[in-house]
Amino acid sequence: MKAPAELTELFRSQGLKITPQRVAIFEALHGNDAHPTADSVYDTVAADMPSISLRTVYQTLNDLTSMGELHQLQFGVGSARFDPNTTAHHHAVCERCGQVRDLAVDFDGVDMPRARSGHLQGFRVTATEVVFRGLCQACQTDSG
Amino acid sequence: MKAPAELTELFRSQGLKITPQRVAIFEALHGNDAHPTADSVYDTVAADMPSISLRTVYQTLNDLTSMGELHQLQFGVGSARFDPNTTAHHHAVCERCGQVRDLAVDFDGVDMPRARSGHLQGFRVTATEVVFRGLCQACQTDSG
DNA sequence: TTCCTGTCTAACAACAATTGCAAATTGGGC
DNA sequence: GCCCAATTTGCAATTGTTGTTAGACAGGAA
Repeated sequence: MKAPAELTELFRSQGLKITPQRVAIFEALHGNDAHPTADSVYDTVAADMPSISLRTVYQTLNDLTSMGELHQLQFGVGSARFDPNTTAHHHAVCERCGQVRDLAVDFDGVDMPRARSGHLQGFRVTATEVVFRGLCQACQTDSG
Repeated sequence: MKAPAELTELFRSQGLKITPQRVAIFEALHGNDAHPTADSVYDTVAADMPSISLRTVYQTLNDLTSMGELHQLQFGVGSARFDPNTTAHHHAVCERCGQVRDLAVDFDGVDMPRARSGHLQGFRVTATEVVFRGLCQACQTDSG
């Protein structure tokens, strides 16, 4: 995701308005690697701007997603998570606490999307997602 | 997933009852590689047993899932999908029509879960899922 | 600065997927 | 066939998200 100032520019260049709500959301996301849900973004922003509505947060997150500035992730449990890191990487999801950790994308030099492309039989791949499920270190010792 | 007869045995051995509803659901799933949703399983079963409730379908799908006979998949759009194929494989999801195709799991001999395990820093991986997103052959020609 | 217009926000209703609950029903050991 | 715990049903509740709309506001023009 671009920095708040650049996003401001981007929005303006598309004829969209710069509102305090949007700026607050840009700032809450910038450099955030916690893979927040819409609700936790709302909590963060609402701390300083209690009048903001969850609806506005969803709206802006969706706008950013369709501009490609944000990736929406869905790990099958709970709500959608948003990831400002749009570079290629994958995720490790803790089944116990729900924490999501970023992982480097390099699997010993194997280019995932193209690997065994023969098996994709005519399917045109535009994105590849890898999710590792298991237990984070804290939860291993916790539950052991 | 085991065959209906074996599932009957399995359920019975766990003190669970064999009801016509359950048997019908076993049969609807057996050999089904369409990755059906709860609702489409319901439709299938309800064709022959109109009195069955969607609630019962959910219940049984969840039971089968917690016995490990079924895998629940969530591709981030629409409802959960259920997969009676519990052997290692991954999925190609068409972004346009929603169709899900099974893919062989072998990526040129790379053992995904262990690859670059150094990057998983203490995270204990129990399952690895790979999702390829894109367009199936039909949708490529359709939209072109 | 002020006005104007189209966009945005907030509040609330609607919605889809799934689960909780309680009452009625039923499988299967006796 | 009886009985009881397990199951099914129907419906309400819940969760996460989106639709709607009236009023508020950003930002260009005068």
